[in-house]
Amino acid sequence: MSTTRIQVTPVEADLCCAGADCELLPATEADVLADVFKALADPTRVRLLRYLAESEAGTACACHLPDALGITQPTLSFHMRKLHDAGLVARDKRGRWVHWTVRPESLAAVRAFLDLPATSGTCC
Amino acid sequence: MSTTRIQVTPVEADLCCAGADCELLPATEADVLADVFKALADPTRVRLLRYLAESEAGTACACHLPDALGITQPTLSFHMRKLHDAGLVARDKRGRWVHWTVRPESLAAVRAFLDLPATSGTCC
DNA sequence: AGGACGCATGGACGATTGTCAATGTGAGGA
DNA sequence: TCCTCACATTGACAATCGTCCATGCGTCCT
Repeated sequence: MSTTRIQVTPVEADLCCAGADCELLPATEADVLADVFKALADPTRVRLLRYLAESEAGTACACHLPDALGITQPTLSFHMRKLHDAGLVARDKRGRWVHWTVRPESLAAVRAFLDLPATSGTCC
Repeated sequence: MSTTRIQVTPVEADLCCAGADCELLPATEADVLADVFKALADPTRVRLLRYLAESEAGTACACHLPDALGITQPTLSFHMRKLHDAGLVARDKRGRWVHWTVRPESLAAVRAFLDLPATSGTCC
């Protein structure tokens, strides 16, 4: 905090930093990306998302998933809520059951982030 | 746990599941993916990775990053260790300083995962 | 040799997470 | 109407995480 400066002080400009005065990603943007990654940062949710994506039209009900995943129904509900809050899936209540649909467009931001410039030098 | 069955019981085969008997991602594979996502599930680490990726040749020393990010040096060390443990960056000690390099190939698995089939139906 | 510097580690502490049992809610069927 | 079923929510608890201060370990310079 306080006087966040990115450049190294001219005094004592040692040979430590050979071209690393890039701009930092804004904190708000980093928060958004991290939130999506947080939603994916659990094996159960990874499997859930994959399961939905592999179902027909990316949609499936979750009735027998607790059994298959070895978790209880409240835990499944907890994970689906996480995915839903992150915008990764859409909820669609049909009668007594809930059907879930993957929202591929929600992954656009993180996918763009993972296409890191790396060795292309778009900054300095 | 115990008798993990994926198909719905033939008895009581209601109309709830319209084509969702897909195979689940193996737990070990899900763990690997989740570990990488865990490493990315923090705004500070997102910014760090982006910073490195945007530096020349994807390499930079981290000398003035604590200042720029508003964190202390031990905290930076903590985050770099997380990224390193996940295989996302390589450590390169040059004299007194440490230079970090993004390992783009380490993102291949997660990028492949994010290219979800969704609405292409490669399963059922 | 001795000090200064960059980085890693250990301990501590509050905040968050993942899990379950118990309970609430709302729609369908007898 | 009442019961059953699918799902959500609450409360509790252990585990993990992010952060800091203090300290340890190499490396460089004088």
